Amino acid sequence: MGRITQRDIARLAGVSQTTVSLVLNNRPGAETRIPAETRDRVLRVIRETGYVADPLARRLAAGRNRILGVFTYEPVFPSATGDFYHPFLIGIEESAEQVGCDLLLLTSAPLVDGRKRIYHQDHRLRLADGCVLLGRELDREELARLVAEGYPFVSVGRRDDAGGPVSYVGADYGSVVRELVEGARGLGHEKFAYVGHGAGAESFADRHRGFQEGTAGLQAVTLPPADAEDALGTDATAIFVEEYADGAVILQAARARGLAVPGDLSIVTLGDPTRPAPTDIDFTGFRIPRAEMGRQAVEVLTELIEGGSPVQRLLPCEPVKGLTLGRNNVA
Amino acid sequence: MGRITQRDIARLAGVSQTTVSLVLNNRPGAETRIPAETRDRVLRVIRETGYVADPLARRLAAGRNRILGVFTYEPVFPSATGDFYHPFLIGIEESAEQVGCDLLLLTSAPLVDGRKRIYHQDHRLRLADGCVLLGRELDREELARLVAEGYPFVSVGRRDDAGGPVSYVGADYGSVVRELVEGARGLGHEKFAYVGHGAGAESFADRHRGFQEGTAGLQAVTLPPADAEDALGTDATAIFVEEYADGAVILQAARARGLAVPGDLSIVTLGDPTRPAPTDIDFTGFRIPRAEMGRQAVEVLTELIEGGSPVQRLLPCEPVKGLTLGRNNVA
DNA sequence: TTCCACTGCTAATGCGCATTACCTGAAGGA
DNA sequence: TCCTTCAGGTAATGCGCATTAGCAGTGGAA
Repeated sequence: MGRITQRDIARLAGVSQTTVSLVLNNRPGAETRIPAETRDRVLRVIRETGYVADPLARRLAAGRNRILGVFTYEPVFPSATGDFYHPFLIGIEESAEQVGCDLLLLTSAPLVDGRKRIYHQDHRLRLADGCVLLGRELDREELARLVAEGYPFVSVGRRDDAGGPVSYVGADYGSVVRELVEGARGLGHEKFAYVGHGAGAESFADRHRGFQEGTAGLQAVTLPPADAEDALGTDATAIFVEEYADGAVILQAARARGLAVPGDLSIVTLGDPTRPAPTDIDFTGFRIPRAEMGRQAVEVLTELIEGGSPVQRLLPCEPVKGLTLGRNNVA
Repeated sequence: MGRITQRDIARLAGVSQTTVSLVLNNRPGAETRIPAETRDRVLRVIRETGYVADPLARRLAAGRNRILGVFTYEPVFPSATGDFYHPFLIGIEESAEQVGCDLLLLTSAPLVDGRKRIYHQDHRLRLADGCVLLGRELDREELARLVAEGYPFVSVGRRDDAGGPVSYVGADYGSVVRELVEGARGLGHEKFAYVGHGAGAESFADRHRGFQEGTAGLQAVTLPPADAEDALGTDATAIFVEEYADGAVILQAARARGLAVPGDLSIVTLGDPTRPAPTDIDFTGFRIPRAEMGRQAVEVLTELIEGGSPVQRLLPCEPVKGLTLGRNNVA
């Protein structure tokens, strides 16, 4: 039941293994060196036997794989955050198919202190030619090590440098948040609140920076997510919420206090739901171009593997009009 | 920036490549042959350099990989059917994580005549130790070839033999459909219609067989999906619909004709939606244990890889009470 | 005739690892 | 003293392929 090898083909066709390899790879320069007759003979045997080269041996000899790794710091399929990551994977799969690569989901990474780690005893990253990294927070040390080792990888989402430039395809949260703030100012709002971390992960920091730029010179407080409802205690007329789910919480609380949204209070959510949340609320906010980020990440990765230099891209987010931002009616 | 190899480790530790390999693999019998001192020296160098063995070379030499392939005949992520396949993947990922394997999504398979094919010029199946096959219809010839080559694979969904037994983890459609029919008979129904292919893919054939067994001796017509609405033209009082989406179509048409469901007509759907369809309708039918099928498929696959014999499992489907099956009120 | 170029191939090598066969030195036994 | 045994290693080999170097034969130019 042993597999068919090039040697078998060679024997059957009455040529050497080298010739079979040459015919298979059809190298320029070699094509003239093998007469049609020999080539046909070899090809016929290959067809008859149904031979296909072992991709493993191939890569071992040639150094490439056409396998792209996908590492996720948070679980992708199961779990609540699954729906959030799914669109990224759609884009990644689509793009991988186009460039003719297979995708290796690095699912075997064990949890260490509740988080997945790339580098662990017997890590498998090197199976792939390069890797797409997914997750809100990437481990800074691991990134630095990847950079230092010169392993080709692309982060989905902007990343700060880690001992060197990190390739990424991110979403331009800063711009869209600033635009949303400016839109609110245009509607007469002057007192703002930001609910969220505003720091830590780059994506949070970027949003917050956009918020601060937009509210420069105006009243603008920042509250941690845990204190979401306290935002109602401030005199802010427009609340910007990092997490969609927290937006729902605040909306609920506002209504419970008899506040009309957006009549008395405006609420803007900054991105798609990452936690299960009622999605029937038509929040003003924006959409993260998740599938497109996935697609481009794979593009960038393949260029990187071909020897390209680090690439950093920010994709625009599409604003969502929604129904929760209105004119400021407060005196 | 060349990768670190065992030879590098060997040089740094002042031993031979063989020794490094022995230390790494920690073979029984060899453990006594290498004194703790040497072993520690090697391990220290490994730790310092962050060396990890190239899994490809490893597999080439030893024959194992801890990579499980996932081949899908229909696109998994994008597209309409995406939601249908997702639960399978959840199970597969979960199980793969438990057994410490990575998943290789064979996305690079090109379309040939509108379908993906496993075997094509330069196929990648052999990258993985074994493979999970997903899709409603698997190509019989390809299956036969897989069987003939002795490649370990497991189909998600029952499959007929293909020149030999095919390992699968399927859903027991036959039983649950027959039970549903019997339930309908208990409610006084005597004239039945089946809307669907009823043949071709095993899953269709199994449902139809269950239907026929259940309706033995009674009036029971079968209509192709294209003629779904014609089912209303028959005098059937209970319509069994292969595809959830077609059930929605029939329900719509029935209501348009002034028929009450389930007052005048009962409709039973045979499984979860595989096409986009309004899912707010509470159809009577059953649930396919998709995640569990995925999980068990990986279990079976790993056993197969370890040298086990073909395994065939049918998992029970959970009946869904629903609101579209009622007592037969027709004279 | 000698040299060269060109055709049509093949032998040899190495990718990084696992494995097998062997080698060396020292201790123990007869 | 000679023979074994065993500990502690190493050299050699092969997995299936791509690639490089090279070889035999022929035809033409000098």
